[in-house]
Amino acid sequence: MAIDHLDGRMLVLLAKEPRIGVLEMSRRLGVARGTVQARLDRLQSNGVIRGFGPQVDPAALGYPVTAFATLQIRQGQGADVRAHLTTVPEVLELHTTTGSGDMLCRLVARSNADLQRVIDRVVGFDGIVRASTAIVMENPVPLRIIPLVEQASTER
Amino acid sequence: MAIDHLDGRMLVLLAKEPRIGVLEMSRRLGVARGTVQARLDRLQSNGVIRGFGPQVDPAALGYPVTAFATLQIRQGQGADVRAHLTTVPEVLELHTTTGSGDMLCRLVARSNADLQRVIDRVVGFDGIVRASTAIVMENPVPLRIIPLVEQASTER
DNA sequence: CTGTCGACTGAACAATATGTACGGCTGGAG
DNA sequence: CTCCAGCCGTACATATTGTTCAGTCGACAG
Repeated sequence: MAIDHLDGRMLVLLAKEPRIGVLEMSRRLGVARGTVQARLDRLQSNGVIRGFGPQVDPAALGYPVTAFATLQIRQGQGADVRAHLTTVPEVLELHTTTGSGDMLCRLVARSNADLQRVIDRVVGFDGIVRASTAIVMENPVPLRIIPLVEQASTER
Repeated sequence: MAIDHLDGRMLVLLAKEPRIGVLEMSRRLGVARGTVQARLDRLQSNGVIRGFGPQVDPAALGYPVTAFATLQIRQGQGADVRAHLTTVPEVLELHTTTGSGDMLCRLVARSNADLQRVIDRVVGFDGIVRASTAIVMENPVPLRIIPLVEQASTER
């Protein structure tokens, strides 16, 4: 669960050049191949590395509009709402947050007009009392983890 | 920019078993290796596949608390605020949204108490007028893209 | 001080995957 | 009808992987 400096360097290297192999990585880091292999296995079984899935850009798929919707849920309908939202492909992410039955979800749509359709589908469900939506204009900091990794592997 | 059914199957397969090789993938999909290779190259230069970076779990790194903060920015201070937030490792993501100078950011922290420190650091900056924070309790739908990929590759 | 333990190294091996190239086939566009 | 992009099957040299092993090192308990 705690990661050291070598772990950190491995993660940074993997983030920069994901298609790199274990052998090449060991050369860059100046350690033996077995070490890198063992560390990688450990990081994965630790859960620190959840996987290496492809990072797909919704915009390139034809969904250039992103929005965040805050949903107010009727008491006791949480489970149903979750099940409902899971079936909507445009719902990329869903969180339950503090506050009275609130959820926050990330949506994508083909256009601003299409966003209306998506929102209608999202809120067209009985347990949802109210929804307020904020459309994303810019994304100055795309989802990142490296700065955190560096902090976690250095401050030790 | 448009992806067909084979592209979709490749992405699904990659998401399920990311460490799979081009050869094994071609076997599973029943197509020639060269085809898979060419398609993968195309998807990457298209920008559909942004990369294969490791998906690191902040919780496993010692940051189990996630929160979303809505920031109200003073007119004209947007750029400064962005630069400021970029320097905070616990800020994993930042969006500017519709509304008067609003930003939405995703934060992580070591604990609820630590979240206070993070928020102080985030809002301890001149251009930020007000901040409201929602702590994430559950994450019923973790960031996903496969359903969207399937929709995009089928509806054609 | 000494023994044990976990982690790292360097090496080796067979098995497998990669990069790259070729000719041939086919369906759709012009 | 012809051209062409895209796919297939094949081939080859090279590189990487999975796996194992013995040896070294530092931390730590007795």
